[in-house]
Amino acid sequence: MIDSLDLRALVGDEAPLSRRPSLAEEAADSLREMILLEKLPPGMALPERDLSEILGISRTPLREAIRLLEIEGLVEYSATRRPRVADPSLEELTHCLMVQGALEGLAGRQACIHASDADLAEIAAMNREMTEIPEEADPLQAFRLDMAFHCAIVRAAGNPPLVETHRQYNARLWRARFVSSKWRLGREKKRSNHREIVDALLARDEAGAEAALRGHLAVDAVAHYTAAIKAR
Amino acid sequence: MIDSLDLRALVGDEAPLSRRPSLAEEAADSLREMILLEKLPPGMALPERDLSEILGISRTPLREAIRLLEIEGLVEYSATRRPRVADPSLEELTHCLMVQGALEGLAGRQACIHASDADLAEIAAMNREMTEIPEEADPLQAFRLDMAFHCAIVRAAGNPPLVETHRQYNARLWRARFVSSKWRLGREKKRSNHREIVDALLARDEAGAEAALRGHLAVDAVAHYTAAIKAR
DNA sequence: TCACGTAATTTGGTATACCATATTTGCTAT
DNA sequence: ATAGCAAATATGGTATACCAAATTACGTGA
Repeated sequence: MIDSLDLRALVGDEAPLSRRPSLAEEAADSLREMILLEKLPPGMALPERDLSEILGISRTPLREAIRLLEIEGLVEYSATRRPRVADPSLEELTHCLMVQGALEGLAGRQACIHASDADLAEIAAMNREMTEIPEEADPLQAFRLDMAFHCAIVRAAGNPPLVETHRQYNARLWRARFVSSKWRLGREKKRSNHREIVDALLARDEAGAEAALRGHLAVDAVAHYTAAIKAR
Repeated sequence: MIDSLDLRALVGDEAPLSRRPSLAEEAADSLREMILLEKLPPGMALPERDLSEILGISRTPLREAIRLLEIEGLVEYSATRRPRVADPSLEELTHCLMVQGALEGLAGRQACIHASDADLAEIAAMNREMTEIPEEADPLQAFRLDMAFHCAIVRAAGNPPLVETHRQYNARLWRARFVSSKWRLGREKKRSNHREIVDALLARDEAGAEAALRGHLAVDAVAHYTAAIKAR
């Protein structure tokens, strides 16, 4: 069930269509999946030779894959340049969340200005779909929709660099949000927050959209994550 | 004189001290300098073999250097994966400027909360130093100080990911700002804006600092840049 | 003269071998 | 038994060779 997750789509990759992905990109996809699903747990060393053998490629593209994941914040280098799976502290996640909040705030503001009515209608539809999910449904369903909802807003802002940077922070925060999505508590809070966002967007209320998108929705994600970490 | 610019420092690189840089990092430094000083003009192709021969290294570290510069936004890939010097459009620069504004706005807000009095004093001192520069002094002097001023504020926010992302956008906007710094017009406006920023920070006025840092200071940078581009 | 197709060449992607340094192992002397 | 040192090993960094795809050059035919 978990394996059916399209991690790459969730993270919001926007690769140019119709171009055979390089081995490095494929390797990055594989490693990303392994990391996010904790087959490669946080802190684990990532020796280039072993990984390249496991994935059946040479070190050259594997090294590039690791660099890609470093950009995404899923891999970090030790002081001696040995790569390992990133293990962000609660503090680090909070920092990322703040930046993400600022980015989404800007996105909301710009979306009010630049989004087409069709864009907004689609966003509203996504939110409606989320509210119609039964309480006991697959938590992943809600998770994917939530992810797509936020990405759609950012895209509606019509600012490609913003989309890209938002994507990077999404990747960094992915695990925390994934863990958090399993919590049932706070789902109601999120629901009302989403309505707030949609209302502001439809009203083209820049300040309202920015405020609604800024931070406060996801702060408990790190709390859930911390709890999950302590539990393991 | 121009060659005396420490580009790496200006971009705000925070490499871990005492570690011999790899050939890739050195190559990235060389290429960055060549790009920013337009020895490699925007749009120019960057064939791996030629560059590696010029720099006296093999293709492997050179490729990595190019990836590093791609992250910084100084290099972009064509549809067929051929790297070339980035040639951002006015629109693209505007988009980056908006993100940069949001980032600095967040930084201002957080600096009000987390900066030590010493941090703020240092920032205020930097600003004072800038105001004391004679009108006809080396424009580079003002440029470096302005850069350092903004970086110091972001650093004072105490959010490493924010610093890193801000650094990336700084690199992307470097050339535009560099060109813009030669304009004498608008220097007065910038000066008053800086005072506004410092006042808000010293008063720990979050909303004021955010507003002062947000965007409006640099919008004419792209205008200057556009003018310079048309002139060439 | 120009359009088109094919051969030659250029170029990025990948595999592999080698090097220097960091890490680990294991022995020795106290 | 343990601290310390040295040999062995593991690992990331770099150079080089080869491949497939893309680009360019060039010749041919309308």
